[in-house]
Amino acid sequence: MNKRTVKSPAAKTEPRPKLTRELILGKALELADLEGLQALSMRRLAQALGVEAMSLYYHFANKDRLLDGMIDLVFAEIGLPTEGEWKGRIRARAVSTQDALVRHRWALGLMESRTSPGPATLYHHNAVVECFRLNGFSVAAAAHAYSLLDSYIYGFALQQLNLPFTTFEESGPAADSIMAEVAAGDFPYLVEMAVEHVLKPGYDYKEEFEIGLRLVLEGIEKLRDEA
Amino acid sequence: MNKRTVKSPAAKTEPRPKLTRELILGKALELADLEGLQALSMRRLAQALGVEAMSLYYHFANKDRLLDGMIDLVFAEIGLPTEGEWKGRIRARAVSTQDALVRHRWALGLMESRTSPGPATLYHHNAVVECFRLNGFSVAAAAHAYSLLDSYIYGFALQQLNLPFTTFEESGPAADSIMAEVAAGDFPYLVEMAVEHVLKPGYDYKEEFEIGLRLVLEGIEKLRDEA
DNA sequence: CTTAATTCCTTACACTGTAAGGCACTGGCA
DNA sequence: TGCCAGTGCCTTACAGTGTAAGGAATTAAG
Repeated sequence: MNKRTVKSPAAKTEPRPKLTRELILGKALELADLEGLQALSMRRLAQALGVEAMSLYYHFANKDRLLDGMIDLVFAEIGLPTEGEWKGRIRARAVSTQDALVRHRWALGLMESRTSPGPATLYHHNAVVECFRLNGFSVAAAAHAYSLLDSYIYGFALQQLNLPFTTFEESGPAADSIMAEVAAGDFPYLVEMAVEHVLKPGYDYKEEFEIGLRLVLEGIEKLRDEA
Repeated sequence: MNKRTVKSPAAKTEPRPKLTRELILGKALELADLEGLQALSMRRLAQALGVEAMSLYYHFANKDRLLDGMIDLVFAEIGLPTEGEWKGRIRARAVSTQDALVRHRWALGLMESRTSPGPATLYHHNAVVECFRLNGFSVAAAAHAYSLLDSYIYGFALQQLNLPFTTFEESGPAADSIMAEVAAGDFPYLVEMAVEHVLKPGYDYKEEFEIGLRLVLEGIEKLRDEA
């Protein structure tokens, strides 16, 4: 009945590795990265692990807890350099975070529904605040700085990931009427910007990110010195 | 058979208003505002409109198109003042956007999966870019300014909406072990900030938002004058 | 009156998360 | 050795999801 049950003691044909939280989370990340969040159903994930769906519920109370774990894994990937002056470290963390959010496109969408941060998440946030506090920021200034910095990072990722810039073939019935309006010159400034800037060959998100990041860091510095 | 079918010509007991795109979208906003996005199923929405689920599909090709329409409605709510100097107008738009995102908590989560902007969305973006372009911003500077500004706005909303600061009663099994770590002093800087800043009575999101917004606007101005 | 379009509904299907409970195996204790 | 509780995985079942296919009623036009 049970596929892996082997009555004879010597039969070790399928020594399937025991299911663990880490193993499940790893496959979950992989699946979400490859096929998107909507493809990550419990049955699908279980299948990818060679197991039945309900087996996952032994390791996670429900799907939300699994998603929580995935987010925590993402935070664990983000490194905070421990050497150098604070501005360089904070900048490096910002870039590292941005990278992680692009690597795992689904993560941003998840964050906006998770309410219980995991240990890696807390560790990460704590380390950033520590960096501020040990470099002349008051509690209030550190809070404002962190708020501004992460707002920029997440907001930038949000916009980058959602731009309809895959191709122009997603021409639903609504898209047609929109293209008509565009052609009619209803949005001249948008068109100008799209043509002369965003769509230009050589446009690079990383570069765009750095431009804003520089200004944010300057603002943060001002925040510290004003206080 | 049909509830609203009235054979006798004079019987006008239930003159149910004809279903329209606008009527459906309005109820959808209402339902999402009141009970959250996850409560917005096609059947539930139809029921709220006194109609069967499949009737909605005459007006919207699928649920995604309906969701598209909902965020376009949100953008339509955001006003861009047409008078005053550019900084004040941009600031007012930022606050107005922030308000809309808080009023419709579900909107941010939706944006991160929509790829086809509606007419109101395009009109809105076009107006903002126009404001930059008519006030001394080059195309590139306007693009950078807009990127920085909206990144901040959306990112701030993302963080504000997701903070686990409803209450402390959401004590799942994971939360317990976390509270233990917190009590053990594993995250001293986080605790410090929580106690001395965020949890202090009088902490106001609007105020926090304005602090970062000021710095962002200063950065944007610098962006213009550097070019 | 006939016909065609518009608008809504019925039924059905594949898929979702997960509650309830069962079966096989492991280790500890008698 | 026999027993027994715990561990890890599975089967079955259920209510809810989006929506394809097609039908029925109302309205408009010829």
